[in-house]
Parts: sequence; structure tokens; C-alpha cells
Amino acid sequence: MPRRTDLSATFCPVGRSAELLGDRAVLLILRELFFGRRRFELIAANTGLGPQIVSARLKMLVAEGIAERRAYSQRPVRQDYWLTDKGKALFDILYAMRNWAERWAYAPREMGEGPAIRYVHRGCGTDVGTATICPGCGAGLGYGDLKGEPSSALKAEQIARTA
Amino acid sequence: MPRRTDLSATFCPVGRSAELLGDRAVLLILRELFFGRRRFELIAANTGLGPQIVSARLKMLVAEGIAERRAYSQRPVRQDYWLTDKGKALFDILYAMRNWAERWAYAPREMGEGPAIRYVHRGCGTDVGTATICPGCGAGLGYGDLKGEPSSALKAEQIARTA
DNA sequence: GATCATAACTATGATAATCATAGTGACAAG
DNA sequence: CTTGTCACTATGATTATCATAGTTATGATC
Repeated sequence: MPRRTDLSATFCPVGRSAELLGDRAVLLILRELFFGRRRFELIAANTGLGPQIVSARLKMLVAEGIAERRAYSQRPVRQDYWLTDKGKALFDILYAMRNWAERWAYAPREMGEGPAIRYVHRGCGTDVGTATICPGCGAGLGYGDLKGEPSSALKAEQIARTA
Repeated sequence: MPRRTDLSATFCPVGRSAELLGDRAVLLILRELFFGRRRFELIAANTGLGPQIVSARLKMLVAEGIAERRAYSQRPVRQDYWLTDKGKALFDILYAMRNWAERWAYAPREMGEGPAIRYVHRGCGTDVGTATICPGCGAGLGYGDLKGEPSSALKAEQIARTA
């Protein structure tokens, strides 16, 4: 495609976010990083993206200050990727995406099963459902406040992808 | 590009959302619809997208039940696009994108100016800043609860695009 | 009543991003 | 010294995207 117009300098904040997030690969990689999958091969396997795309997007995320590359082993040299504060702040967006899809974009769900990921408020132990304010204690819910537990169906799908 | 893998049937809700939202054009068009710009030509002008893309994406949004096409004039026949309930529910995501960018993705901002769009809670009149819970009255903030006022810089940019 | 204007699109060709596949370099284990 | 793991890079075919121009339908203007 021809060179698309750059939105990173528009006055509209949604436009600036769209410049980053209007890309399947970026969203999927961020999902993996939030799930704690930091290694290149794991990210590639779980997203289904090719290694060139994963490589290019991770480079970009590092350049934008959203992720950082760390060596988790010296011999052999092995790198992985961690979210920075700027990256962790994207949690609200991904959580809103999750909430929308659980409500409006139906999954190939087993009968009677609940959401694909159950989130529990670490502070008070309440299952928050798809709320942004804890229904148990009224606290706002941000990065680190929630503990997610994938359903058996989601777990099976993830295992199938990495096998 | 080759046929990319379809994520609309994955168990992961973030994946299903990414299938829809991982696309610059979709995000920009949704922004316009939330801003109340419903006409084809206005959407094309404000997003900078070509008419083929706008056409294709609007068709898709209608097919997905996110927008609907309405005739706002019979003679001459003129159509525009409105968000459905499913579409309006995407507000939380766009609002989270706005909040993230206002905080972390810096605008070419005039000195001393605040956010590009000031949001005021309709219920109590409080300027909510980038909060998801009204700092004035504690109410949760969703679609319809907020009144947005673009800054002069953002207004100027919008006028420049449509001229 | 011929031309001009407006709105909502559709059509075409050049360009560039994406995917699938294969390969590389560094090291460790057997 | 062959095999395996991990984090990538390289290549070629495919296809989405952009810029530009054109179409259809109608109303307004000269």
C-alpha cells in the first residue's frame, strides 16, 4: 500500500491511539504481554503471527517506549519483552475490549459456560464480571488489580496453538 | 497480503475485538460516528480515508450490527450511518484510547492548553478529566453520560481537513 | 433545458504490507 | 558432532491500501 498518513501528530487523541492500536498484530502482541507471555517464540505461537511481523512490531513497541527488551539469560543470550509503565497503561483499553467482546461478540462457547476469562479483584476477592468498578468494594479497576483465570475452553485453545 | 487468519471465532475476547478494531480505518470511522458525523463524505473528509475504504468498512460495520444505514432524505436519496447499541457499547474502548493518548502519547499541543477534548459529566457538570468514574459524583461514565468540547487547536485541525 | 453542484458511492492501477516458508547464528546437551 | 532450542532474518507470492478518476441520481442556477 502507499505510504499511509501518519496520525501520531494529530490533535485528536483517538487518532494518536489508532496509529498504534489500529493493527491486529499490535493488539495481539499486547495481549500476550499482558498475559505474561514475554518470549518471542511464545508470542509468535500464541498469536499465529509470523516471526517477521512479531519482530517488526516488538521493535516498534520498544522504540515507542511501550515495551522494553531484557536479557533473561546471558549464556546463551536470550531476550524477552516487558511492558513499561506507558505500556501497562494500555490495560484499560484491552480490558474494555475484553468486556465488549464478552458482551457483544459471541464466542463459540460451550453451553452454560461463563466468560472466557474470569477476573477477580485482588483487593477483595470479588468476581468483577465485566465491570470497571469492583461490584464488591467499589474500587476502580486498573492494571494489577485483577487476577484472570481462563476458562477450560480458552486454555485448550491456547495449548492447541503452542503444540 | 495473503488471507489472514480469522479471529472472530477465537475463545479469547481480546482476539475477537482485535478482529474488528485492529484496523486504523475502523477506529477512525467509529470516532466519527461517536462525534456525530454520520454522512459518508464527512467521514471520508475527517478521517482522510479514501471512499473505497470508507465504503467497505461501513458495509462491514452494518453487516456486523455495529452501525445501521438510514435514509435521511428521500428526494434526493441520501443515506447516513448510525451506531446501534452494539456500536455504542464500543464507547468505553474509544474513551480508554482517548484517556491513554492524552496521558501518554503527546500531542503537538499549544503551551498551557489542556486536553484536546474536555469531557464534562452531564449529570453533575463536573469536568471528568481522564477518569472513568466521575470525580464529582462518583457515577460510572459510559456512552451518553459525557459532553465533549474540542479544544481550539483540534477544531482548527478538523476545519482544515474538511476545507 | 444545458450546465453546474452535491452526495454517495464504484473502478482502476501502482505500491507496499503481510503471510508462508526456509534459513541463520549462537549456544547447550547428549 | 549431531541434534535441539531460541531469537530472530530473508525471500517471493499474494492482496489490501491509496490516489485519482469516474458514475448515478437529483436539485439548483443560468
